[in-house]
Amino acid sequence: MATKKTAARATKRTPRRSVLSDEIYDMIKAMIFDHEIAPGARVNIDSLSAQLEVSQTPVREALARLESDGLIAKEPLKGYKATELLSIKELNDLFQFRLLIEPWAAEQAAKIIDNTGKTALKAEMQSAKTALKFAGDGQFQALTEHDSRFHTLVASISGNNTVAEFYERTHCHLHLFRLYMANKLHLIDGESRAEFVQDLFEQYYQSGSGQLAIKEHDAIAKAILDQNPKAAKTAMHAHIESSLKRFTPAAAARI
Amino acid sequence: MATKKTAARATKRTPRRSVLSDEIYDMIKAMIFDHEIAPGARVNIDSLSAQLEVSQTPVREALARLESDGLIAKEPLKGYKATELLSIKELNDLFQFRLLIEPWAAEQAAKIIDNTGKTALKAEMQSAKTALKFAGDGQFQALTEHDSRFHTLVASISGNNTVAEFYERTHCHLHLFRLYMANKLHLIDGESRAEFVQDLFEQYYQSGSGQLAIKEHDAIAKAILDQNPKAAKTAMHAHIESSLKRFTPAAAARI
DNA sequence: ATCTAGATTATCCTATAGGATTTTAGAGAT
DNA sequence: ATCTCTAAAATCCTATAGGATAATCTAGAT
Repeated sequence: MATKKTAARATKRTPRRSVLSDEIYDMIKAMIFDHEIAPGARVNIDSLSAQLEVSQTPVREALARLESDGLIAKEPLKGYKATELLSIKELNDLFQFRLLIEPWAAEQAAKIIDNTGKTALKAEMQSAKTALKFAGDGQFQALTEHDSRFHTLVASISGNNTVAEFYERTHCHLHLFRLYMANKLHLIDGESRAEFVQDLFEQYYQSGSGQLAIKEHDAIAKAILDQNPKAAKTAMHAHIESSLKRFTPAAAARI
Repeated sequence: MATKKTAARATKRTPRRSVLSDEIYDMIKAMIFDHEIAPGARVNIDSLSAQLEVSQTPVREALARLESDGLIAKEPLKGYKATELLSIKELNDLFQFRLLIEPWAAEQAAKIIDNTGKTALKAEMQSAKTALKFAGDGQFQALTEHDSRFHTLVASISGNNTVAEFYERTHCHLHLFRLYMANKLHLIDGESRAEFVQDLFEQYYQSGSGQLAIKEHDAIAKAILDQNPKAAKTAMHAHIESSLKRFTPAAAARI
């Protein structure tokens, strides 16, 4: 009897339900990610709480946190609204910031990586191959997620939690995805942009020359696994600069 | 009840300078800064809202934002609590992060500073002298505030808002002040630490060899005003490393 | 002494009312 | 027709009470 009870308690201890406001936070973030809440769109607390079928309190807390994250802007007595897409200057500033911390993180990771880290890094690179296949069918979200996880992983292997947390707070993959999607969505209205967007798409992720991003990741991962700090640093630097070049047209094309 | 809120808040004529939740955010942050909320202490929403004489709603929003800032930790279904003091590792990580971005910011500031920036920088350095006099009477908070403003100013002059914002989000001056205060407060209990803390105090701010921090600021400011990027970068680097050395004993002494 | 079961406490969430402010609509004057 | 001013509506913000659920404490049984 006693053993059964402890077992029951153990199963009960599993995270059956996290705090509601955290779930709402994730939901709203996902809505921004998916353009369900468009850039610059007003976010009404009442309708949002009705839509998510919760009261205002958790929505308010989530919005307060999203404001700290720079994903939602609050204008007192006027309401919340989703932040606009990144301007070219903001994109450059963001990537400059990444250039300051990520090459260092890659270098550091190469210096101190242990077996646990190596296993995790290998696994992540394996998942990239799967993601690439999905991208062939247009499901490039898996690739975005790999991209995000890869950079987060490198930052965490660096051993500096401050750096890792600040990298995550950039939400750079979210911003970049929004830029990409904003162009893609215009396919519906302006057919003339189709060609441009297709090029953009190819450039980012697709097979052919588009495997570039993954190849760059490979180079970084290899250098870290070889414990070659200098190579890791330069590879990361090159990757970020290359990525900036790929995304600049998307930011330039925004309306 | 010395800190009781003045009831002169919402007179009808004043155009309601800001939103209540923002005021509450600042108040709670100040309470953490002043050790009115001790490191690791639990923060009860009910009592806090009663103490500040507002409802729970603005307190909730403020706490959610403070959690994003890393000043308050939330344990689901257990409540909020102030974060602990920085450990030595956290201190090192934080300063490593600063080393990655601030020397770059100083270098950049020297490159692109204009007359507006020069005026602001000169004014800030002037205020440092005043602050130093107050420090002679033990009012070293003015110096901490100058320190914070100086670094924020350099970051903003760099022209990269992303870098500036992320620097501000470190809240490093707040963390450092808490470390310092934690040691100072132990004077009440352990008289044996008096000498140590006095040394610490001298080291940080006081006249004599303690003017070091301001002298270092002077060197940075001079290099930026002279538009000498390289000198600005190395001066900032040296200053941060020097600052880390000054604060390491405070982190090591924490209980 | 250890474990279980109930009682207490604390926290999270909901619900709702009302004041304050901005936005929108419309009437009248130039 | 355009502009200005007032009235109405929508929205945000605050305040407060109370229920649901989990954590914690206490007492009693083995």
